[in-house]
Amino acid sequence: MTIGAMESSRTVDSGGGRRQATRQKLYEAAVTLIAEQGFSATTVDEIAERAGVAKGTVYYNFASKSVLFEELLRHGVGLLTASLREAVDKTDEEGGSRVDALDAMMRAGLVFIGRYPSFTQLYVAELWRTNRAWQSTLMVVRQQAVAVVEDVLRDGIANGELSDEIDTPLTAAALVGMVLVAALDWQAFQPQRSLDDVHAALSLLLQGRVGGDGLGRK
Amino acid sequence: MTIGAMESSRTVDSGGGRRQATRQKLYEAAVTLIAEQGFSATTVDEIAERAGVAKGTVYYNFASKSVLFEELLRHGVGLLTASLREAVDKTDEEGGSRVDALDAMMRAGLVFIGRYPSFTQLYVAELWRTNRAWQSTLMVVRQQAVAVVEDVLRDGIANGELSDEIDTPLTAAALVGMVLVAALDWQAFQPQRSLDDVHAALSLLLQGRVGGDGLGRK
DNA sequence: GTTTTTGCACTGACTGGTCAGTGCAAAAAC
DNA sequence: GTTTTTGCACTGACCAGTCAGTGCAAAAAC
Repeated sequence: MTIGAMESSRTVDSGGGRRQATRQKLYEAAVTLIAEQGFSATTVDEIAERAGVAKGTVYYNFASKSVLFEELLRHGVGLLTASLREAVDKTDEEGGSRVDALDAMMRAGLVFIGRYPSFTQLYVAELWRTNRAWQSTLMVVRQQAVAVVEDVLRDGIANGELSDEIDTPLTAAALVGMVLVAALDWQAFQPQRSLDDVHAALSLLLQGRVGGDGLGRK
Repeated sequence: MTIGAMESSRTVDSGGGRRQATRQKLYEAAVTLIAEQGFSATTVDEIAERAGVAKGTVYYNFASKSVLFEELLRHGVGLLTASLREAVDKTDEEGGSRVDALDAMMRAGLVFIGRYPSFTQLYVAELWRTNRAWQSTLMVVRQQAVAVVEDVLRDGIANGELSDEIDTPLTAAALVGMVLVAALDWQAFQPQRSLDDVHAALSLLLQGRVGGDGLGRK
């Protein structure tokens, strides 16, 4: 469970030294604990203990428990969007279609969730809550991720590859949901399945080859 | 937000009088509060207050806060599965195809979520958590709902209407996720859209008419 | 038909424990 | 010598769950 092993996050860190390493340890400890138990049920003492750090250090590095959590969210979604965009770019280089790009994004999503299941869990659990301190952070962060999918859909409609009947924002949300829930279910209830199995099932749905007559395109 | 107006719960009540009415009030108070804030962040005092009842009454009616929550979950998922099954049955009466049945279930899902958004929120937020007291309750309850979808998929494959390439459990999970997330997103971020809009977008995806050439069946 | 008892539903003050956050001096790392 | 971390005692708010007691209607006893 390494929520961000990268040393180069645009805004956040800079001077990657001891401080940054401590923050990283705290992120990792917090993400699993909060995914398992929820934000309120997770104590700062627990987080500090799992990170192998004194409680005071938590407060030396973060203003409060919720700030720690908010930064964790931003951090994680940054990784996700980067990974989605990378998938799109790679498809573009290879001259793939827009459906190929969507397919590649689904796979990238699955890989991400496979790597950071706790983060995904926690994201889903908090996203649709209202009345919470970090509501606005989540809105921004959600929009970032969904926007990548919306862009690809819009491109596809523009170049005629996708039907102009498509409702971009709703379809994007549905696609994200499909991947998110299928992946979480895979992890939680059918962990013996391979990533390829899950990807194949989602691909089939995306490409409309669910009907038995094989009418859908390939 | 009437989570269950029935007077005949097998084990629980009998003599549906004052007691049952109180429980109902507590369900309704708890479901919204927990959806907004999460289980741990919601206090029993808050629930009691919103239900217009003394704290002691909560404990007179439920063994503990978690038991209240568990019964709430069972209650809600009961309503959902009933509604899904009803949609399937109605399709059967009208001699609809299996894809029609899936489509009808999606709509039923959307209607349910539109009626009980808080319940849905809370369900999604808790489903993939691990290490929680009500884990097993959730597993059972999830299986009930997903099973309805799986049944329809299996029927469709058996009668050749759906491709036998389909992976039943994974596809069922993906479909449920699609509806769940699209609906929650609709409620939370695009509430101005109509149920028909959302349903149309999901239908398009289900029937594989996303590609611009209209190859998919209708 | 009046008094007493019983059982149910509910009440709200109280308790024992928990937890976010603080303060600070000393040590370690840089 | 400055920054970061440690260890630990402390505080005050908050909260799940308890319990002695109330209100009331129907039954039992007289």
